Amino acid sequence: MPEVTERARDLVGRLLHGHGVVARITEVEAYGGIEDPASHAFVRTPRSEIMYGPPWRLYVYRIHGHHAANVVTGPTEQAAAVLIRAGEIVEGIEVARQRRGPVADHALARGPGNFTKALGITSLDLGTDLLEPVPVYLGERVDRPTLVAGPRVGVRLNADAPWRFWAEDDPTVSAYRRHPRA
DNA sequence: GTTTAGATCAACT
DNA sequence: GTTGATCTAAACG
Repeated sequence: MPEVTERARDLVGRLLHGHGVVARITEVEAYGGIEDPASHAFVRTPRSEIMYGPPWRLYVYRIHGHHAANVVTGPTEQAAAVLIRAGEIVEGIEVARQRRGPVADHALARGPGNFTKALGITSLDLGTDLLEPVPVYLGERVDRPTLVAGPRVGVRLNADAPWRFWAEDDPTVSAYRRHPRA
C-alpha cells in the first residue's frame, strides 16, 4: 500500500481552517500521483506541477461548477495528494450556514463541493502553504476516530483501489457512489 | 497539447 | 431536490 494512504489516514480527525470556519476532517481520499491513473498528477502538466512540489500546499480544482480541495502530502517523488471530502464544522458555524444556505448542520461540509463552499475555499487559495496560519491552513488533531477504508467515490479509473478513509459512523461522511462506467 | 467553463445524469438525501 | 477526481467543446499559448 502506497505511503500516501498513511498520510491520508493521518488527516482524518485533524482540523482545517478556512476563511473563518474550522472543520474537523472526517473523510478523505488518497491519490497516488504517478502511480494512480485517477490522479490529476498521473500526467505531469503545469496544472499538476504543484503536486510535484513541497508537501502541505493546497491544490484546488474545479468540478461541476464547484471546487474541491486537496492537501499535497508527498512523498514528493510520487506527486501524491489527499482530497478532503467531508468534515464537521466545529467553529464559525454561523458563517458556514450563511455560505451553504438552509441545510442540516451535519451536511454543511459533506461532499467535496460542499466542504470547500462551507470553508470559502476557491481557486484563489490554490498553492496556499497550509502550515502558515492564514487564510487556509491545517490545525491540530482533535480526535482519533476508528477509520474505515473503501473504494473512492465517483472515480472511473482505478475504481477498486480502497483509498478512501472515513470516521466510522460519522453523520458528516458522504455516501459511496461508484462511477457508472467504472 | 492543456486548461477552463458548462453541462449531464445515476445515485444519493 | 442535490451532488460530482466525468465529459465535451471552446479558448489558450
